[in-house]
Amino acid sequence: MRRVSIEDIARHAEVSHSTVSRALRGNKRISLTVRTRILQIANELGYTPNAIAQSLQQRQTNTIGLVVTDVADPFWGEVVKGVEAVSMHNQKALFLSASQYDPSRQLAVIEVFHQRRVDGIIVGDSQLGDAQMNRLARIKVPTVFLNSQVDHAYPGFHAVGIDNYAGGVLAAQHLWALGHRHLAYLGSTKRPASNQMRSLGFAETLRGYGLPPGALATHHSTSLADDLRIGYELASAIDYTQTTALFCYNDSIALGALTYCRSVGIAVPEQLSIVGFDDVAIAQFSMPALTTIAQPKVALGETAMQLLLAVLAGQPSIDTILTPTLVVRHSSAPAPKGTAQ
Amino acid sequence: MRRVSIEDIARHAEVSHSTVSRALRGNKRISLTVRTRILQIANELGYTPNAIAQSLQQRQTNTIGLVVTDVADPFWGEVVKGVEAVSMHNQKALFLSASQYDPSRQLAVIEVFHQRRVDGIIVGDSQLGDAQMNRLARIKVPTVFLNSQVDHAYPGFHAVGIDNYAGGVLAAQHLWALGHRHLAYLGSTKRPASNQMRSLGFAETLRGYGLPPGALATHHSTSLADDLRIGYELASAIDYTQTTALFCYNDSIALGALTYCRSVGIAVPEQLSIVGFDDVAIAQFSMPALTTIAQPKVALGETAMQLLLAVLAGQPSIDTILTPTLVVRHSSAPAPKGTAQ
DNA sequence: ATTAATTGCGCACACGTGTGCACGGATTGT
DNA sequence: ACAATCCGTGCACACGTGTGCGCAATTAAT
Repeated sequence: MRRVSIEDIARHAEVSHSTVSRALRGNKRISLTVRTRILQIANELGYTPNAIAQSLQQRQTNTIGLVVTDVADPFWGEVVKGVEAVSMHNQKALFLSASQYDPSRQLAVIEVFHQRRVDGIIVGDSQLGDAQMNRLARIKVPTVFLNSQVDHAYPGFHAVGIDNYAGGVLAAQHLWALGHRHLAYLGSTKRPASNQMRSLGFAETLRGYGLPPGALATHHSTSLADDLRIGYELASAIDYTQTTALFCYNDSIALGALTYCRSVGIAVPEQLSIVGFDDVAIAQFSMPALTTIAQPKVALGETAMQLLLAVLAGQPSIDTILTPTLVVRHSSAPAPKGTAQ
Repeated sequence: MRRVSIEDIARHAEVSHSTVSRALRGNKRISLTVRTRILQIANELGYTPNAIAQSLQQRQTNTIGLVVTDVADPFWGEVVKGVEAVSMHNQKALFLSASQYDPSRQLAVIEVFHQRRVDGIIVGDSQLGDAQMNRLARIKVPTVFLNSQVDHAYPGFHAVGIDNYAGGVLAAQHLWALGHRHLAYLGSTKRPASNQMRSLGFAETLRGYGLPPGALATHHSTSLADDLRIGYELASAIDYTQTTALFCYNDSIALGALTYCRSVGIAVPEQLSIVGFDDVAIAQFSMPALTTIAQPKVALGETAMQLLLAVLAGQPSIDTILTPTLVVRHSSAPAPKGTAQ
């Protein structure tokens, strides 16, 4: 079941394969008569250029590798969508792999990408340690880290992300302004870096306002389970005689917490305010609609891809940190009177 | 910035590149001493095999192309996850592209996959017409259609999907048994085939029970908007003085409808029952938790990939139709007394 | 001790494409 | 009319890898 090659076309047109190659590529040194004849024959034979052979010859594959933690995660789904759109628009094919939050698998995927000689790599939510970063640095493939915390000690690496700390600050400002004085953070160690920064921005801002240390509870689930479940379980461990507000690592965890509250009869937002993170599609359709810190998810993916393309084109390119925004909906409200002081 | 090749290794080891190739592949005709020396040098030089050159030589790329309508859709996100998992486990790299519900783009993507000489293709929710199917048939790449309606006039094509008609039947049985006698179907023409089958299974079953034609309203949105929004808008067009039950094309539309009901004070499930389709992750965490027709989403992706692998291995392989199941939660209940007759 | 078998390795080709260089023929300049 | 230019095409190589075949050297068999 051999495919038709330019050699086959050459035989039919009674020319050399060089001429066919030039004709197909529109080289002006080929006469018009010969060119049209070749194009016609190519069409009749159903010729499709072999990108593999071209890649080998050109030492460039026009291929990008994308590794994320979990494709089924609504956040990453949108990011992937943005990456894919820009990628396709620029005639780059996209390899996709999921690491399932396993750093060693993350690196393994990257090695496979390298074998396939991808022109560039985008790695989402990198959890690579020093040793792994060194290994990665050796292969010298342009790499963009997406929502990852990487020290820029390594030259040639680039980054796109959002300011997680600022997101935590936004949540703190919002809830403090509503009068909440006993709060909790619900996070997950599945993404250590961003979880840490959101938690930190939240905590430091509150402390700056004068909140006593004991009035902020932080819970970090170490489970790899579905975030909705994690939220449900973390929410069940909170002492609601004191706590009047929850800030959650992401919307899925917030929605899980919300579900727990409904099931045990805690009124949101009357008794308890909940703030999420990401602003996934469902956030605005939950009951009540979720107040959240919005990330420009699709734009995040698009930006990462555009940055990578710029690097590949040799253009000067700078890392980008996008800023999250507060979206106030109906899951947050002033603290109940009895508890605010 | 040339990469190290077996030729480079050969120079260092003072052997021919053939010997290096054989040594790396573990050919037993190479002496142990030479082999270990070569392996050591390969390691020192940081050699990584060039999969492009291998692909050209072997006329096989160990690559699969996957095209879906929308990666950010929670349903397809899970399907992609299943495909990717099996793919990676079998050392196949995965190309991903989204068609955004555009049939011509769907075909364009497939042509790109063909240029890259993928070993096989999985196309989700195919909307290819006859002409496009003919074009696809000409390139003779093993193809698995996932949740698509394809006539098997084309040999060499395979299919994996769920029985959408049976899903519609399940919904009808459930709602009829609860006493509902005025119902509505909320669908979307973004996926013509499956939408048609679900609607049909639902309608024919109800008619078989003796429901008068006028007691079932069917609404098909032609919008390309987010499904949550579609559900919200479709739900706002229903006459709730009669209708006591909604069957929705998928969970996102159902959740949109649910949000509408909450916003205008329609009690679910007391006044109105809602049944969705897919059983996406959020379905069990909505308020009330959604009664739905569950699809084995990840299994769907896994099955498709396994079928494709079987085809590639030349094994006898048969198309698979998985059966959806009814998951009863809290968005469906007996019809209110006043309306049931 | 001579032949046969085995072992270890290199030569050369193939996969499909792109391109520098040379070369023959046509065209133009003086 | 002869030389200089230009146009169209083919030759040959490169990209990196795998493998059939042959060849020399070593070992085993008679």
